[in-house]
Amino acid sequence: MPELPEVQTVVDTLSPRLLGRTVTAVRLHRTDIVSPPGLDVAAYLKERRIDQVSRRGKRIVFTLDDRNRFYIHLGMTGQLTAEPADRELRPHTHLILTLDTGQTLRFRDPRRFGGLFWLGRDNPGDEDMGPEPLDMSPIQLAERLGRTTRNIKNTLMDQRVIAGLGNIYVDESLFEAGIHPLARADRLKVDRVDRLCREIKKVLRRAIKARGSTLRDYVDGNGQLGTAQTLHRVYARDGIPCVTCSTPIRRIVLGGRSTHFCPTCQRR
DNA sequence: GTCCATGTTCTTTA
DNA sequence: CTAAAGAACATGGA
Repeated sequence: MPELPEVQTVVDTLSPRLLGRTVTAVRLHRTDIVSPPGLDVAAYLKERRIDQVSRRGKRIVFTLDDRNRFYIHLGMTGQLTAEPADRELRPHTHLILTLDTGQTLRFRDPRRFGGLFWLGRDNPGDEDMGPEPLDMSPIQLAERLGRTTRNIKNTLMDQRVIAGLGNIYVDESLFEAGIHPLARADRLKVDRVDRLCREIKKVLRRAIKARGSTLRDYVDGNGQLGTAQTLHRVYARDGIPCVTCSTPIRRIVLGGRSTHFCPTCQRR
């Protein structure tokens, strides 16, 4: 589920519980969530202090006191939560870190599209990722979009172009900007790119304020549900009248993903 | 049984 | 090389 707003909310809720805490025990119930395969995470994490928890795109990046770093990706159904050690384990909990506070950090992910990815000390590990949408300038966005003839929907989904957007917030941003999902990325006029850049930020900020969208699985670091799904204007609303013009929202498939838009407000 | 799902990556085809 | 389409990964809900 998780896109930038959900991942940011997880980081914000976990940070106060994790920063400065030491990992006292590691339980890895499924080794296939770890990359590179076979890495002895317990050996690397035990007795290490967590110095930083941050977000890059959809990644939750941890920095340890020995300067080693790794990230958790939530995939489609991942949850990363802080819970008391004595709380019962839910099914599909693959990794449990016990902290010196008596709390545990738990990663569960039924579909296992997510996982733990080791970065090591030196390489930033994000050289093939696009800029952070909340920081990018319209010029930066225009430059990136100008390099591809693909449609704007699939281009914005590409993490190498911009890091952090996914299916929900691409559809919502395109609606707010009045851009048809099939418009060619490199043929958007300057004023349309400016508008798109602003609307992406607006959509993301609003969603962060609402603590992310819970469609099914998403919870924040405290296990709480998000409310941003109530703000959606097109996502998963096919057949429902558009909030601005009452035309039924349409659903098409692009790049194998459901794409929702208003045929009246988003003209080709 | 069917279809669909907030993600990523690889393969095939053009 | 580019891009589009499809499949794959694994699980569960409607």
